Amino acid sequence: MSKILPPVGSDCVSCSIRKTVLFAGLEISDCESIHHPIDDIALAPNEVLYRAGDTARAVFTIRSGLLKLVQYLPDGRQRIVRLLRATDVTGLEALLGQPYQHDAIVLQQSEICRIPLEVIQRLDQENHKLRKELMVRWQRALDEADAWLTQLATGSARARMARLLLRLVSGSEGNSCELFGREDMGSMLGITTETASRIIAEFKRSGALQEIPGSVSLKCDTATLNKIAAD
Amino acid sequence: MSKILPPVGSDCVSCSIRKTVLFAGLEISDCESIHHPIDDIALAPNEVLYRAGDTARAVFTIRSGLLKLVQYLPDGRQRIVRLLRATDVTGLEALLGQPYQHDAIVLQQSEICRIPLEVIQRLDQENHKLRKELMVRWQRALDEADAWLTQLATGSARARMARLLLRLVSGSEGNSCELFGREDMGSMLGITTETASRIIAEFKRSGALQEIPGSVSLKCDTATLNKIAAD
DNA sequence: CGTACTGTTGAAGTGCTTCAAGACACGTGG
DNA sequence: CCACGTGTCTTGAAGCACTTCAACAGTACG
Repeated sequence: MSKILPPVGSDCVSCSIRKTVLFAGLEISDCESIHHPIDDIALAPNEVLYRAGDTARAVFTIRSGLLKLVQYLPDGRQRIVRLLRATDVTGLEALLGQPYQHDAIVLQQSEICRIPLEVIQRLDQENHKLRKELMVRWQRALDEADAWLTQLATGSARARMARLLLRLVSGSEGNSCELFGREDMGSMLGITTETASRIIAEFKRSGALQEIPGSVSLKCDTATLNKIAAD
Repeated sequence: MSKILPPVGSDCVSCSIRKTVLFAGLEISDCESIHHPIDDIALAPNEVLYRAGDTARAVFTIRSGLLKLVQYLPDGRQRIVRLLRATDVTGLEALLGQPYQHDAIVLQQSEICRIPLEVIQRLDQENHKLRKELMVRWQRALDEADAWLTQLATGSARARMARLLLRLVSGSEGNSCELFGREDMGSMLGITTETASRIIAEFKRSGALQEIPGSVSLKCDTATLNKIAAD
């Protein structure tokens, strides 16, 4: 179940990542005028942040962890259209009165800020910096969506997988990354779980991926992966 | 070459589609305060509206016609990430000072409004309705991008092609649509031109597509296409 | 200790690509 | 006006990448 940490009210003042997230540009004084509760939510893998079709009453900022945004085809098959990581914002459709467009499901233990619609609307009126920040987030989501299509839906399965891995290690230290289920990898790349499994196994054998003893993470040989990604 | 129609200044007042485009919600009095020239551009197939990397000084509204947004892979292959049709807006990255993210190239004879950055910024300060309208356009582009991935990059080539055709006829009267080059179809669906050609040919033979005598358009049997799209 | 779930691997089938050739429309110059 | 180039669409045949179906290993959990 979704576990809500000790209610923090407007603890945004002491938020360690405030400068990099949606409220970048806001002054401490602005934060103090937040009276609605901003919940800090901790979610474990497979837990659901929101479902497609839910009425959207809040926008979310990812503080840490990893989530997937999932859409479904008429026949019920799923397709993962984006990943969310630290500093990403999701649920912006809330600002337009639309229901959420995806299922947002946790892949790796996550910490998420839930920002009620009222807070955004109020801050938006009082402070013009938030508006710019919102546009930036919207555009970032759009750029991500386009990159996802070009990089992860084009070329051979091996190349797409290599690009996915490079994407996962980028921004993480030591070129290591924690993989997720083969089925999820499959629906990110539009391939079957078996093919995903075979490719990962092959990468391990060839040394492009290496197990780290005593860790769930894998070390990525980015040079090799880059060659494969070029296809 | 890009042909600029007789300069119209702020003829937005008499624009026939004003209510459905970016300036929906603006009053005639608002339009009168537009002093920068809003060019009305006519472009023929294969002409370029803008290129990826160009400094973005304007946002565009499509009045009629059809354009493609293209991104390129490191190896030079192209991928079409979205189509633009009447009432769509593109080039929103201009508002953030980013260069354009795609090549925007005309597929079918088009008429396009070029709205200089300064006009948007000025109207945005004077009139709050524009802000909402901008957010709506941003979200619409995002929804389009996600749908493109789920529908046109998932499943068999036949199913994807059927979904593309259904997309093209939706909104056009009489279930007819004008096709474009096989190569473009290929880079929309992530398949080769030969496969695109074979599938179209097969659709014609099976009756799912039918030539209209004396026209370049084709009639689509939506019932059949829907079955194929379900795959 | 059995059940359930995920990952791995094999073997057979098929759908798409690749390479190659021919058909057709278009414009250009002799 | 026809011959000729160029570009796009079509079609065939061969090869290969991915899927499908199936079996089995490993781990988690009651």
